[in-house]
This record gives sequence, C-alpha cells and structure tokens, in this order.
Amino acid sequence: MARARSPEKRLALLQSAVRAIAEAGLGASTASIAKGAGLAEGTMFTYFSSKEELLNELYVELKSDVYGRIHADFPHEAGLRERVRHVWTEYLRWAIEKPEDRKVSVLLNLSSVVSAATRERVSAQRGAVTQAIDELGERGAFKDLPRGFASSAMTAMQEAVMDMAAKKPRQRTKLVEQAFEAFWRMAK
Amino acid sequence: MARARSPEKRLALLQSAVRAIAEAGLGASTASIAKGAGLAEGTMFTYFSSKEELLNELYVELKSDVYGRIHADFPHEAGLRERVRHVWTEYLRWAIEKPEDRKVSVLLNLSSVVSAATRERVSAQRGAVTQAIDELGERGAFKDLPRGFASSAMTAMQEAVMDMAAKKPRQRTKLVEQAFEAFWRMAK
Amino acid sequence: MARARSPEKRLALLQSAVRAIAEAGLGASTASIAKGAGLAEGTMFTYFSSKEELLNELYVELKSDVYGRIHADFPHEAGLRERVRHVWTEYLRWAIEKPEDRKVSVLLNLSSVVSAATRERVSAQRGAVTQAIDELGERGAFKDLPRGFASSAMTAMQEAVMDMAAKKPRQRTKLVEQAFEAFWRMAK
Amino acid sequence: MARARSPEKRLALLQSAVRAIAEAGLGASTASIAKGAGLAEGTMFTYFSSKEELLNELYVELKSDVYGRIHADFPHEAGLRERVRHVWTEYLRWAIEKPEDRKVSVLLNLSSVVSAATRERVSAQRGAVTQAIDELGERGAFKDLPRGFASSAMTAMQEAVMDMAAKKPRQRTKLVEQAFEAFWRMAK
DNA sequence: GATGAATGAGGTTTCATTCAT
DNA sequence: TATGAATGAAACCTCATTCAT
Repeated sequence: MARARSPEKRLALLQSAVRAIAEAGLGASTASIAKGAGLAEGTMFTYFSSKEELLNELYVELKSDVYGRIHADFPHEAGLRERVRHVWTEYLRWAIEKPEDRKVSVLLNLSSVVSAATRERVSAQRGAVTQAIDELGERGAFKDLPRGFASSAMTAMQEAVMDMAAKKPRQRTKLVEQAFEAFWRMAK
Repeated sequence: MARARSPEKRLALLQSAVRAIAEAGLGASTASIAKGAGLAEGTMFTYFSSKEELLNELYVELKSDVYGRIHADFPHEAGLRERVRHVWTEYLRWAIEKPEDRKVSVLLNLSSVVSAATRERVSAQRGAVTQAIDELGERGAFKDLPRGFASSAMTAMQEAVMDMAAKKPRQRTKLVEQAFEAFWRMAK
Repeated sequence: MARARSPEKRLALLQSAVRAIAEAGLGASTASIAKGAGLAEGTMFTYFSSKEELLNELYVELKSDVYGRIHADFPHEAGLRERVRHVWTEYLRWAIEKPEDRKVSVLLNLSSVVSAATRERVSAQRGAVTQAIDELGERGAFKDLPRGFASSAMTAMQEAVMDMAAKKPRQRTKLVEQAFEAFWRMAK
Repeated sequence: MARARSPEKRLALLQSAVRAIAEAGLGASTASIAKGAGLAEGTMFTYFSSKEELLNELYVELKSDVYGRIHADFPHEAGLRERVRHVWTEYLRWAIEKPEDRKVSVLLNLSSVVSAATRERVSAQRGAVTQAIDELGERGAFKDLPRGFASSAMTAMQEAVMDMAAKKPRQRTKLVEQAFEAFWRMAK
C-alpha cells in the first residue's frame, strides 16, 4: 500500500488555516495554509478537494471542539442554573484559551462560504446546550421575548466577556464568574 | 489623487461598497464597487487612493452615521436610565434599518485593513455615548467588573436584539423595549 | 474616454492562438498566446472572457475566412461544374496558403470545446457552398448515396490534396486542377 | 521502469487511454487513464515510463490493430481491384466498429507527441497495403498525380464514408460498397 | 475629471511524476 | 509489484492599480 493519508497532516492543515485566517482573513491563500502546515502547495488538495471544503470542514471542526468540551462533563442532572453556568464557563474557557479559533469561527459564521448543510450539521451537535438554553428561554425572564432570544443573549454576553478577557487577562476567572452573575440576574 | 470633486460620487461609491461587501465580503472587487456606483473601474481611485483607504473611510463613515443619529436628539439633561435607553434605541434603530451597513461595520471591525489610526478617529466621535455608558459602568451593577465591560455588554446585548429583529421583523419595536428592560435589570 | 479596445490586438491574439495551437495543440497556454500577440497575460481576458470563448471565436473566424473567400467571386450563374470547381479551388487555395489555420480548424472541429451553438453559427454561413454541393449530391453519381455524402467526399478529397500540396509545393496549382478532374469523374 | 509483467494490465491501460482521450482529448490525465484501467495512479508508470511513451505506444497499437486485420485474409493473389477493395473494406470495418480508436488515432496523428521514430515504425508495418495502393497510384488514373496521392485519396474517401456511417448506421454495409464503386470510378 | 484597456502579481486548482509503504 | 500521498510547476483566471485617451 501507499503512504496512508495522515490525520496529523489533516490537523496540521486545519490549524495552519486557523492561524492564516486569523491573520489575513478568509482571503488567506491556500499556499500559505499549506506552507504553514509544512506541506507542499498541492498537498492541501489531497485532504480537501477545494478551499471551500476546507473552510466548511474547519467550521465543523471548530464547533465540534467547543461542543465536545461542553458535553464532556455536562451536569445533566443538575438544576438549570448549574447547567447554564456550565455552558457559560466551558464556552468561555475555550474562547479565551483559543482566541484565534474563536475569531475564525466568527469570520466563517459571517461568510457565505459556509453552506446551509454545514450549518445544519453543526447545529445538530448542540444537544444538551440547546436544551439548557431553551429551558432558560421558556422558564426565565425571557419568556415574553421571542424564542431563541435567550440563546442569542447568552452568546452575546459571552462575546462581551471575551473582549474584556482579552484586554485584562489576569482577571479572567473572576470576570467569567461575575459576568455570569450579571447574566443570571437578567435571565433567571 | 484622492478626494476629488463630486461628493455625490464619493457617497455613491461608499454605498456601493456597502452593498458589494455585504454580499461578497471584504474581497469584493474594486471594479464591482465602482460599477455599482455607476462609475468606471478606474474612477474609484480618484476618490480613494487605494482600496485600503476606501475601506478605512467607509468604516469612519458608517460609525459617524450611527453616532450622528445618537447625538442628534441626545437627552443630555435626562437621568442615566433615559440616556442609556436613548443610546440603546437609536443604535438599534440604525442597525435594524440598515442591516447591510451593520454587517459591513462588523466585518471591517474584525479585519486588519482598518488601521489603529482609523479606530482612534472613530472612538473620538463617541462623545456622549461613552459618557453615559461609562457612568453606567461606574454606578451600576457592573462597578466590580473591569472598566469598559458595561459598554461591551450593551453592544453585545444589542447584537442579540438585532439577530432576533432580523428573524421576527414584526415584533421589532416591542423587542427593542423588552430587551432594554432585561438589560437594565442586569446593569442598573 | 479610455483607450478603445483595438481590433488589431484582437486579431493579433487570434493569430497568435493559431500559431501556438498549431505547434502545441489545444493545450497551448493562454500565457503563450498572449505573449505571442505582444500582450500581457491578463490582457487576453479583456478580449475573450475565457480560453473557451477564444477558441470558439477562433473557430468562427477561421471558417468565416474561408467562406468569405469562396463567396467573394462566387459564379452564381454558372453551371454546376463551374460552381463546384470554384468551391474546390478557393477552399484549397486557403488551405494551402494557410496550413496552420487549417490545422487549427481541424483540431477545433474534433474538440468538444467548440459548442453546438458555435457550430450552428458557422454552418449558417455556408450559403452558396451548401447549395452547390447539395445539388451535386442530388444530381450527380452520388444520388444513391445518403444525402450529405457529396459534401463529405469533397471535403475528404480536398484533405488529400492539401496533404499532397504540403509535400510537393511546386506542383500545387496543377495538383489542384488534376485532382478536381478526378473528383469530378467520381461525382458528376 | 517501463514494460512490466502483466500484459493484461498494459492492455487495460491502452484501452482506458482510448476511452479517456476520445472523451477529453490528449489532455486526458494519466490519473483518469489509470483509474479507468482499474489501477492506481502511479501504476501506469511501471508500464510506460511517461505519458509521452504511453501515447506513442498507443499510436503503434492502434495502427497495428488495423494493419493486422487488413493483412489477416489479404488476397495476395487477387487482381488489383480485389486487393484495393479488401483494404477499403477492412479498414472501414475497423473504423466503424471502433470509432473511439479511430478518433484517437486521428488526434495522435495530428499531435507532435507522436515522434518521427514512431511514425517510422508504423509505416514499416503497412506492407501489402502500401503495395496495393502504390500499384493503384502508378497504374490507375492517378498516375499523373504525385506519388502517394492515391493513398491519400483513398484514406480521405474513407473518412467521408466513416462520417456518413456514423450518421446512418443502418445503411453501413451498402454505403461501404457503393462508396467503393465511386472511388474506383475515380481511381481505376 | 472620467474612462476602461493594459498590466502582471498572485490566487486556486490540476497534473505528471516520484517514492514511502 | 502496486498503491496513492506528496510534490511543485504550470495552467487558467481575477484583481488592484496605472495610464493613454
């Protein structure tokens, strides 16, 4: 048999893509991505049939990463506050640890290269997250606001925390907690 | 070279840029922008010396537009709640009325084409907005959180409202109000 | 106004394409074609939106050239033999004078880059040629053979003459005449 | 490197090449050829040292095929008419049975990938065909035309028959015969 | 000033060929 | 021997920018 397609190289490409895109936007060249992964220009195309596919796979990968973390120790049996708090904390931990991943995630989300099908695949993975947040939307103070607002509000508030965390790295942990208290005051 | 006669054409170019970028991202070609403004390819360069300059000017223009609206009837003498509410409402009115302007604004903000100098120019225009929000940050429930968090949180919550408003156009007005109440609950 | 698109450059591109394709086949690069016309790589694309379009236009141009020549002094009033002889002679004169044009014409004809629409456009131009040859097919010795065979046979015999003419340039004129006599013997 | 074990695989490659080239022209990729033969990309190169060699070998193979058929039951003792008729009929049978083989043969013939040496090898195989046709050229009505014209003319007329046969498959057999009569009228 | 043809660097992708497995 | 991943040159095409008109 020939050399097997290596998962490490695939990963290296995805990581290189994150770096390149964080720096240069979605216009980052495939050549720069391949080079950053230590591979030849053409090699990228044995792992992804086109730049578009790379971008779609990258989006899935980034989102899976977050959702994976959130689901890992998800306190399924706990009360609503604890479950929401878990989502809040884990998501923020990821975003703060990997700011480039998050930036690229945002960029991809705003772009039309990410197909409806890809978005579908991703949202199918949300599982427990969706459930917890939906419950918050129905039971909490947001119940008179349109369905889905709780989710948007939480995401939005998390963005605010991330921005702040980037500016004041030392106070991160405390910030994440205090901001959750504020969020909960609004939402409970 | 740059900055030539007709302000109408300059404006047409900026508006066309918004349309083109909202559709195709920051990679939208200068040719498509010029064409959309009813001008020839090259003419863009008599108004802006480069695409980069166009983008920077556009960012300033978009931000000036919002701040201009907010400052127009700003209730300088009113209480904090009223002032914050004014910012909340006017900003959202703009974003909901001109979703493309807002999208492009977000895209530019995330991109490195917008220089530090431009960002400086823009934040210098915030005036009364900054003041009201800073006051909220110091006096309100955010006082234990880092300086600037109030502002980020408000912006963030507004994003959530915009997303929702885009999905449920009919309930816009009510949504803006109810969401303000939620925000105020968190912030006051 | 800007520089006008120059018919000379268009022509130079088409001629360069003939040279390049005669030498390297339809795989001849757009860069080599542009360069051969004394233009920059990209310039080709202001004259033809793609290589495919260039090739289609080239096919039309080459065919128009032959049909133009044939129609120029067409002896509409003459007898069948004279009319067929005119087609025979003029076509061969072209093919012998411009062997590269003819080779490229053959190559294009065999290729699927030339669209059905283009072929349509071309055959619409045949006019008097079609008429004379069809008449031959109906009246002559080919009348028991399928419709269209006369035309194919003539084309085919002309190919034979061209091949020969390329090998024995001196005897061209005589060859064309003698071969016509042979053809006529078969067809009349 | 080249010329390895299994003759079946070699043959499969040549046949696949015919299919691929008939569809996509000489630009058909080596990968597509290998795949069509049920082999891996790289395997082609253990049978042929390069694409160029494959193409040259293919040309030889295709021509050998026709000449092989023609020589199989060649009526060496028969009169000129019968011998010419045999060449005519057998060649056309092949071309009509295997239109892709013939198309590829034409394409290769027009291309410069087929080397002079290869052409030499091929024409050396013509044997009895050459002899019969040359005899026709010397004895028949073509005797005043340059040496070789008889051969070209015959080939050419056969092309005409093939084109027609492709369009009217039902009348093939009759067509081949009637066209031979016409040809003979011209040539005898 | 306005136009758009001209430029050529650079982008994505294909492909013949090599070589580790 | 067979495989197909890896390579990088080269193909087609786009685009910001310049400049003749």
